Amino acid sequence: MNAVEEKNLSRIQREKRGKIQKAALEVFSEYGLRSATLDKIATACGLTKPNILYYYSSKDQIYFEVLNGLLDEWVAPLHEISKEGKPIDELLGYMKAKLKISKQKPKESKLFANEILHGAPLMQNILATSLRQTLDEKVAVIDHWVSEGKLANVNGYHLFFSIWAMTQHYADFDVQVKAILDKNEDELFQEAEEYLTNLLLRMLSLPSNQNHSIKRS
Amino acid sequence: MNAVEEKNLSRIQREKRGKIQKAALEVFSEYGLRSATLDKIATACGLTKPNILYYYSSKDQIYFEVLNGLLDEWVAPLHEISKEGKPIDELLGYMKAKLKISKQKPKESKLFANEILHGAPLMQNILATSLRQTLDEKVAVIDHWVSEGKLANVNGYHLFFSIWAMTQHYADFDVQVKAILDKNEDELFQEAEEYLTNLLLRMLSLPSNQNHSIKRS
DNA sequence: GTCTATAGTCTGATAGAC
DNA sequence: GTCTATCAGACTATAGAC
Repeated sequence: MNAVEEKNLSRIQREKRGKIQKAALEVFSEYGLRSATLDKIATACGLTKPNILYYYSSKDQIYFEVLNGLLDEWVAPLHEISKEGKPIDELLGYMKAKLKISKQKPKESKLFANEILHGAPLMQNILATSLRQTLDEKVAVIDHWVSEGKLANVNGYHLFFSIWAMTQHYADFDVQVKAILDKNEDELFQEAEEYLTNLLLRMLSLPSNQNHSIKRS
Repeated sequence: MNAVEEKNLSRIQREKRGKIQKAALEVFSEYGLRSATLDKIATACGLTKPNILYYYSSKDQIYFEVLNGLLDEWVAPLHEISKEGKPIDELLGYMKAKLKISKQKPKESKLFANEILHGAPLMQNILATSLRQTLDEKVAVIDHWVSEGKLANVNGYHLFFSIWAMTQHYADFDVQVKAILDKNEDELFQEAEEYLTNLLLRMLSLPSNQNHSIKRS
């Protein structure tokens, strides 16, 4: 459903669709596309199964719309990285934005993780075109910063991979994290932010004028 | 099935069970527990559905045994970290071992990722006891190294989380990585190893006797 | 031990009353 | 628009022949 079609819906239709999408996010993120059932979604939003299928033509379509509806929001922090800003501040800001999303939107994170883990049948195209293009641009910015001596020499692509991996880990694998560290969420994410800030600072700061005594393997 | 029961099986039984487990790993890692079907496993190992259920009492049991059978192997690299070794070498070795596993056993990695992503119904107990205990010990080693001034001050738990996240990312989210970087596997993992080696060196090396000009937020 | 046939269950989707 | 009832297909698991 595109923006124009969306506009032509009545108020009640938009409300119901919103309810369904919200419930669907809960259920899909917990169970995945296949193990999620229309019954579970129906219970979660207080509608009946046929009623859901009055608003959406199939289960797959609900899944597709939920995923698609979150995509822009998901990639948004990447666009915020500005060539004009201070390199390390920009990248620290990006990490913090991603970590905040992991804390506040763990379900969305799990939904994407599950999709990619199973081969991204619905998103592969977007990954290889839109996301890739955006990332290419941002890596070019990083390369530029490196060439100007404003940032330690670093592989931009792998830098983004590692920021994604480390920040999303706290949402996607929260069960494991919490099984090992029994802290409350606030403490946990506070620690994570301190750790990751320190890590990026050490990773990205120029060695200034001193020797770093870095051993090469 | 424990080790004693395993021994009492005939040769043909062990062979068939092995075949089934191998096929099950393929199917479960690709589809997850629920979307995997006995038919897919049957096709993958060239047996019939009832024949599989002659060797295993249920689909769930196959899944459980596959997961359980891989557990020891999965945690093994952690045990290799030795208090007696050189701190940075030990931790670099651990990262490299994990990265190698991501390259060579992506299916196993995805199987675990999927299990934890969906709440680790079969593993939560092990995570909170056995894995946690092992990790506590290794974090104590890291704290010891830090207190002796052999390692930069670092939160041991988050260090392990980040090593897991970054190394497993290349297996679990390979679709995304490959959509962005179209390199062959060897190049990709070579790059990843260089990047992660550099990252850990900067993260863990002592600043020696020079100022590091690290900004605190 | 292995197979064919099938029972029994779950679930996505539809028909049709209101 | 919404509901009850129900169909059709997929899937796990079992029965029983060989």
